[in-house]
Amino acid sequence: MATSSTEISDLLRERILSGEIRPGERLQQIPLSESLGVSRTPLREALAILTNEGLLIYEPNRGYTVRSFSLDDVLAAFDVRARLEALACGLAARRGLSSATRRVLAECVVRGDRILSRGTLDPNDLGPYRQMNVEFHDAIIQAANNRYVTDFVRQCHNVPLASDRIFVWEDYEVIKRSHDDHRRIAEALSERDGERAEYLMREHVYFAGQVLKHSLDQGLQQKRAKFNMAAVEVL
Amino acid sequence: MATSSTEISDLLRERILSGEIRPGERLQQIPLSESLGVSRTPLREALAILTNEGLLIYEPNRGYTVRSFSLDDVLAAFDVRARLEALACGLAARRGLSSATRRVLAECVVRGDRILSRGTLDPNDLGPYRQMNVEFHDAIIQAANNRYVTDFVRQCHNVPLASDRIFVWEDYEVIKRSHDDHRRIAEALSERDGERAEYLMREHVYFAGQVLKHSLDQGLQQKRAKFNMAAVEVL
DNA sequence: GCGCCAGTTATTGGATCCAATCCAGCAAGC
DNA sequence: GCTTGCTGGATTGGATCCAATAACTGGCGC
Repeated sequence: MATSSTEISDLLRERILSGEIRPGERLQQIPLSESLGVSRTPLREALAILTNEGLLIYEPNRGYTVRSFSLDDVLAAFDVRARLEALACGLAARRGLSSATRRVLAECVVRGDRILSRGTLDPNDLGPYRQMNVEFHDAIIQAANNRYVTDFVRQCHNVPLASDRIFVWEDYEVIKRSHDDHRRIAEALSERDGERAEYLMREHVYFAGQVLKHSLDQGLQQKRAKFNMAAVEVL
Repeated sequence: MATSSTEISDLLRERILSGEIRPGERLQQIPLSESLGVSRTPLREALAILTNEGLLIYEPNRGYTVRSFSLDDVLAAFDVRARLEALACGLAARRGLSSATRRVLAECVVRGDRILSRGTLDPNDLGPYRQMNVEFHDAIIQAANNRYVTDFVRQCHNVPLASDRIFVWEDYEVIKRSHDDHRRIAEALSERDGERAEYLMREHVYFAGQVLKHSLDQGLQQKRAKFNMAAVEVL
């Protein structure tokens, strides 16, 4: 059971991003505090934090509601992530990779290769691929050692949908292209070619955003159901 | 007198950024709430927000202290701002400037020209120049219409020092170069040359960071005293 | 029948209260 | 003399209480 305000905000954030708590939903303090088993005081601190993060909307004397994200919001986050993760590549290349980071990246490439080696994609493969993807990006961001990059990229994932970086890429070709990007990025980084790594990463993330956009443009309804995109309001 | 939690956090943020409350200082809830004329409950919400923003450090059962920023932290913020404001230029160029934005930028150029026309710089000119500088950058960021850019750039200014974008540039040549950048950026934007505007803005902000770095490297003590850089811990 | 007004209820906002934790100072033992 | 353990004070953390504001319902008038 959550007790401190940060634990409460972490829990609520998760529920919002997962779609368990839906956009537009009102968060009433008393019922919520009872269901969480805490009093209103720490809950209110948590709500203030989430509002500050942009996940909730606050109106004085009217309370908190879950914010709705438009497709434009989501794409805006991808634009920013593309630049920030590119910067991360540049910084990481300039600093030089630690052997640990180098190892993680190499491992990620191998894991991806293995998953994609059959030439088709099982639904069961999505989870492991997703995990690998997260580790790959996180390793680079960590290597950049820039507090603001780390923070802001995390905040970019505080948009429903973006938190699961891959789950609209059910297409084998799309994932393959993405993984090829990874390979090239890892290569450029280990050669300390910051410029190239930057360029590749920027396009890599931007591409993901475009795929998402097109996925949503066509066949919206099915995907909503399939991937529980409850938390995204598409205009 | 501040009453709501956001007003309290705004007030405290200002005091921290201005150096009135110094880094490392402990913020005790009871004395602080008394001096602010509010009770501890809204104050605690405000402290939670500021902690989430990275301005305070929180340790359970030990309370809140003002975070110390290293020179590296400040430079990290400049790196990020350089990329984000460059992105803003790209987005603004793609969208096309509104006539209002165009007018603001043109006006900023004229105001800067006037300030710099004498070939020297009065201490009295710093205030107006600073104001103009802020308006210039804000106009572009607004024109970009990307929620995350807006938010994150603001957060980048939540680093003591960076909140006053100019005040180490007491040098005429430095300000002149900066203003020439502005002119070229405005030009590129009105021609919808996003690429060029991006490049120029990135270098413009990066340059500011470098100037700051060098200013601090040499003659640190005097500047600390002169500009009340209390809130920055330089390592 | 529809809309406006008033009283009631529910919810938020701020203050206070009590328990739990931490820190400082002191004392006793090694 | 130094370290270690205890105790009292202070501070934080969570719960509760009361006031203020807003939404809701019912009644009244048009």
